[in-house]
Amino acid sequence: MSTAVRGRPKSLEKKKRIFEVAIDLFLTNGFDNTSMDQIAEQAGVSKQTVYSHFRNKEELFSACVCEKCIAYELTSEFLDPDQPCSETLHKLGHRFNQLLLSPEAIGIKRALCATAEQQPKLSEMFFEAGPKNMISVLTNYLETQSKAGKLSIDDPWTAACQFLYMIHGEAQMRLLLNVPGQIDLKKVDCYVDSCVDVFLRAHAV
Amino acid sequence: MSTAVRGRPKSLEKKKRIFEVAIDLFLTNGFDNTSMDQIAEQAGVSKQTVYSHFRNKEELFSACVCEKCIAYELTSEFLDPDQPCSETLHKLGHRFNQLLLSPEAIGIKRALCATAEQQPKLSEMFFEAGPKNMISVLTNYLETQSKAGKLSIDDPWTAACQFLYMIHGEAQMRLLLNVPGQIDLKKVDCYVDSCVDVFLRAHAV
DNA sequence: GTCTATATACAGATAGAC
DNA sequence: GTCTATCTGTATATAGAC
Repeated sequence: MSTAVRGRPKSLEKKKRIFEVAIDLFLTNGFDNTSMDQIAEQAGVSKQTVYSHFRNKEELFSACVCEKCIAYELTSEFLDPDQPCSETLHKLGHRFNQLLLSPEAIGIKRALCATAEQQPKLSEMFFEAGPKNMISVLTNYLETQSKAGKLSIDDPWTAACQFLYMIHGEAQMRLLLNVPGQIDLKKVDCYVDSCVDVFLRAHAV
Repeated sequence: MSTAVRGRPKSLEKKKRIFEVAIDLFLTNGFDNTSMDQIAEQAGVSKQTVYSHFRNKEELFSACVCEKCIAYELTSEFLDPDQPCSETLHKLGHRFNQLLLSPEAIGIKRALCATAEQQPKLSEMFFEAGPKNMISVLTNYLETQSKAGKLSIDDPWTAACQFLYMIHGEAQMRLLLNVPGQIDLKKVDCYVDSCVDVFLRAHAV
């Protein structure tokens, strides 16, 4: 069976442009407030070209969410078991907070909240790749540290959740809801520092 | 100036029915996935009757959000400064958690995330009445307890945020995103208990 | 005031020319 | 493969009969 394709090959460059524009629009305005016309126009192609690359709107949206799920993942490079806990948790906390407040993360959460009832599969995909994975990685780390006697933790999964959700804080909620008013980044950093302190005080050996 | 109204008075009973149906549909399916036709049909009135009571879709949605903001408020009856902190925080934590996981709270958050870019005023209204108010009330309580020497807290506002956002946990995120799978309520209750413990250990005098 | 019927706009998706 | 033009459905909102 030949995998060769008849006729003029599709322009990968155009597909990429469509994809990037779609991600931008979907994450900014959500699924319903983004039209295929709009995507085609901003990508500088016709609507039919969009449909030649993606079967329909759902599939295009799904591809965008997939793409951003990957970007949402946090490397576990921070979790060096030989470093002091406090240092590690500080680094992780700030990096995680940065991720949470990023326009991409806010956009994808908003979009998935809006399509939650209609397309739970997408939510699941994001949840597994993002939050669930993050919790899992941190749980393992905390378990190791606890067994090494560096932290006092009964239930590592619970502790991991507490640490990560505490960091969410009100800054992320303001951004999610788009509540008017500037976010003071210095204040947010202090908040994260304080979260790490609380966590360490609660689980000191 | 007479306030009398010419002709047949509008049916308040119908208005109420429209309102209730609208709240239900908006909170379940969001703004975009709810049509005025649908609302009229389920309320058992014609579309024109809906428009005679509410100028347009935005106004109806806005009225629904207002209504639910009031319902979202948490009474501060729990925060008795003379009770032991641990007991008070346990009660508050569980009550707050219950509120967070309620279909109404999930629905309103989803809806507001989806309309965040288009209607930030609504988000602000909700944020002030809900999260901000809640944080404020708890901040005052913690300040009082700290001054009374019952807790060791540097920054009551930060501590209040940490307590409340820690409770959000993964159960609320699963519900928000509609990730498939049952929520184990017993496990969630244990999680909340643990949050209170962590908070108390971190701020013990 | 409330209904049925309709004006108007725009969405997603497709047909056919090049 | 890509474009322009169009089909089809459905949304918000309104006009006019009763």
